[in-house]
Amino acid sequence: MAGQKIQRQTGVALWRQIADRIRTSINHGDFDETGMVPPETMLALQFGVNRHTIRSALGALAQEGIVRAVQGRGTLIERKERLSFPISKRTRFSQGIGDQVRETRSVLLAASEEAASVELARQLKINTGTRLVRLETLGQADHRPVSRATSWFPADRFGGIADVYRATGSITKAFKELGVPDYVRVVTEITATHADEGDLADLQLSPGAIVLITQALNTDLDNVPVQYSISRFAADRVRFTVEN
Amino acid sequence: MAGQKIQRQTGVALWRQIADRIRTSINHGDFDETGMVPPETMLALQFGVNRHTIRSALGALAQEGIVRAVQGRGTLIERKERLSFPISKRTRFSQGIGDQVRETRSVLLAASEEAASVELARQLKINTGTRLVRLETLGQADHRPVSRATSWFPADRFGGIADVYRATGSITKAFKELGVPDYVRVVTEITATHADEGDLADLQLSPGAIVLITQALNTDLDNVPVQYSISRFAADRVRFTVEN
DNA sequence: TTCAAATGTCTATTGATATAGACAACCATA
DNA sequence: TATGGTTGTCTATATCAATAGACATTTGAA
Repeated sequence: MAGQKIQRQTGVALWRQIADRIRTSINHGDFDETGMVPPETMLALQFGVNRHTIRSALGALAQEGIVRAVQGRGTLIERKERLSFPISKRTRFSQGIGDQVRETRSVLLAASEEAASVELARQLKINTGTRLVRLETLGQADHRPVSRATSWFPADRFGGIADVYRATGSITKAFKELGVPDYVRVVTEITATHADEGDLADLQLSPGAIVLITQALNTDLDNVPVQYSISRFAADRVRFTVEN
Repeated sequence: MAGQKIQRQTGVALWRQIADRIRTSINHGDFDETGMVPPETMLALQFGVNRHTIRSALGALAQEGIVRAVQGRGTLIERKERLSFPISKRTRFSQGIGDQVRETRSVLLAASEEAASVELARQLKINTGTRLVRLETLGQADHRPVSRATSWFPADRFGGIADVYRATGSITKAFKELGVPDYVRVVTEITATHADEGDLADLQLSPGAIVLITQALNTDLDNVPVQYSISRFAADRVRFTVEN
């Protein structure tokens, strides 16, 4: 937590900037020796702000479940994590991070059918208006939400994928049941933005948080597009790893 | 710019949230038909805030050079960009985006020599304490800063790389002069965080902005690490594309 | 038990943020 | 030239964010 200065009068409250910086430091392992955040008075000195401002920042982190203040002792670090997601031909949600957490789960939030927009048709290399199955899913690791995704599948081949997915909790298994033994990721686009309302709710984020967004296309082994998906990850919980 | 609600009392001022959303909409091409942002009164209605708050947001975007308000006519869109960076074995700064801008340039900000830390030694597969050349560079596209990077090179092989880089303005050319005809990217890690003070200065960002961070390792054709670098990109100006 | 160190709570004050309303200035066009 | 639509400016008010200081409460260790 080096001496970078806090920015004033920029539309982002000092307590929020400081909360973000402390969260980053925690994830970086800066306080691993003690397992505690430095005392409020010391933080106030370091950041050059009033102790009350520090308390607002720590209060926000406590709300997130990252720290817990104990009167008389100090502020303990409760949780700290940043999962590493490998991005490769074989990118799947659960497999990549399986060795980093005890339990991964994928929940189906909603399923519907719709006609392909111009953009979706371009991505999936089909005609505009083709029927698509649309799935909204939530990825969890050890019961903490990590990502929310919207996926589209051509309805003619994968009309029943919602039910199969609901039963298996896995895209990979659902594909297998529907006659796609294997699939590969062709291209992944990565951007970042601030969390929107849906992110705040589904990913249990605090406003101002960052989400990493991936837009990915999967094809079967004959190079026929089978899935296009847009996923939003809580940026303070994940890291992407691109292996070439 | 769909009807996502603005978050109140979250430490992020409404005008900043709205500015970020409008900037995103502009980059997304939502206003390409008219080349103008909707009238202030309409935006105020859409976002459910006072017109003055909208004016603060547009003022911030005007400061960034993204829009320009003209009394009596409206608010014109001046600039709009999100460069696409391909990430692959052959990732290089200038080549990937060469067809998207008129001019790319890379500037050497600082050069120094230092001993390898434990982490750097692990990445570059050398012994801790080995001498390294450290370069701080700034990547520009059409005279606008896009990324800032810190790179480390083993000093025994690349002791003079700073001078060569200063002369050629290209890592690729510098490597060639120093006996590395070609190199490949082995692994890239991608994270996102809020801009720090250095980002604000070097990348001309406004506080609260997002930076995408890549940590990458390049090796020569014999799989010997030649360069480890940490780059920070202005998130609203770039998009990463991973081709598999 | 005593004390130092840490968090918890309270009051007061200042500046930034946001709302509300009114009107001026300017532009394009009918 | 008149008008509707737009940005520019001003005043006033309420709430949030940040500072300042004082003191209470709890904990762990001397």
